[in-house]
Amino acid sequence: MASNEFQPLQGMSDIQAPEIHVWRMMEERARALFNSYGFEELRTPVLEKLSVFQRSLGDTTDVVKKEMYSFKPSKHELAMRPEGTAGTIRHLAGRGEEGLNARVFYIAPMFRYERPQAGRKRQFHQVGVEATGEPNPLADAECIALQKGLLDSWGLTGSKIQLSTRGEPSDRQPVVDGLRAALQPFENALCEDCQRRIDENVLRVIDCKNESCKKIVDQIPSAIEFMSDASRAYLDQVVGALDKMGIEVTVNPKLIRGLDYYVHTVWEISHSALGAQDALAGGGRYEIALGKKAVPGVGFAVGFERAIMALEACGVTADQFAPKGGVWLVSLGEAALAENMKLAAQLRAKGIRCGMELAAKSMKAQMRKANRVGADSVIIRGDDEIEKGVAMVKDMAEGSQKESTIEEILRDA
RNA sequence: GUGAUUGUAGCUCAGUUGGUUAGAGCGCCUGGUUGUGGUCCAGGAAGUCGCGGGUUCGAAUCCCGUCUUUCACCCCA
Repeated sequence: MASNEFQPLQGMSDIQAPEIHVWRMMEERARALFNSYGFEELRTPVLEKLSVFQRSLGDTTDVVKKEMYSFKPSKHELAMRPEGTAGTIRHLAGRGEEGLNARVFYIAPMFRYERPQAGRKRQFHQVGVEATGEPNPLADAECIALQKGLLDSWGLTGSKIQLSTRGEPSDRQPVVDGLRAALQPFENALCEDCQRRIDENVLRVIDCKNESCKKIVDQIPSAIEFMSDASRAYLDQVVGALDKMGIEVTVNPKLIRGLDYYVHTVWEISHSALGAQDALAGGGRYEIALGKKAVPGVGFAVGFERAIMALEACGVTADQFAPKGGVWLVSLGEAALAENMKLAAQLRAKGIRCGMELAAKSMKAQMRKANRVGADSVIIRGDDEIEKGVAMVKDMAEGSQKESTIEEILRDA
């Protein structure tokens, strides 16, 4: 058990072998998939001006209001990014015309000061994409398809996609007014939080987990019904396009996504293996105004920590991706040790995974090590072999071994 | 931020109402005739009992504080 001084901060963790192998698998497959869709990688700084997040996520949202790591080292108040979209759009907005029609992805750590639990870290990691461009239901559908493809590429099964719409910006007020009016008669029956939410953030009443609130919400019209015909048609087109691609989604008007920048399509992907924190990915269409420029786009993010939990439930575990195979060199005597150092370098130069014991250990110990690292073959050299310029090559699976010259070994490697 | 919860060898965990040198399994190390792994057998190393304080003749065990884990709320990926 590590004592305190060796522990990372609360809610942060060191990611090491063997877990790291599933992380790398996910990253590699994500990069390959994004490449096939024509997305370029973008790495933005962890630190941004606080205003980047305030203006895009909304300065009344919990993420901005109470969960940010922010500080003021000089003139500007800074914050560590709590999500990837704001910084990405900050960057794209600066690229002018081409930034308004860009396809980028990121794989990066994010920071939120929350009470940690499994699948909710203070430093957590997301893979996400942003595709900027005017609202287009096909772009939204393609984004969801890409996200689904990403989960598939990892072997993540059993997730559910829930879809809804925020409508156009001009729908906001009618929705808020409509919901307030509809909830008015039930106000006293709502939970304490919801009575407050009616005025502060009426959308939050819709996804309240309180049973009696749920019953009331079931009786009133959904938010979508207060939106314009155009907004509803947009949603229908997204659903239609997804259906053509064979992607199953559930339209859930009660799905609420908190960040202010969302317009039109919003969605969330959940997995039953995750408990109450069951959302492992989300996404939506947005319009983010930075300065005079409003950047429209659509994007998604997937949380690594949560996706990994879901993957474990699917039987996808880190040790399946641990590096194995290669060659292990066994040295008997000082001369062999020196010669094997040279041979190892030659094999490694050919890209072969190659290991050896650098201390004088018994053959038994060296063989055990070879077995443990999963070597396919072992090359054994002692004084006799060095003198003759040969080595014993043992196949670990079969247990057979034969003598080869070093030239042969290097040639066949 | 609210209310709970966890912490004993590298890992998973035992440890009875406070009582000698804190245990197990797995892993690790060393042997089991000369230079041969995975199975088996024998032996061995390894623990500030999260940390700090207190109560007591005596604390892994009781009390307080603190850090950390997990769970729910909240929020979100």
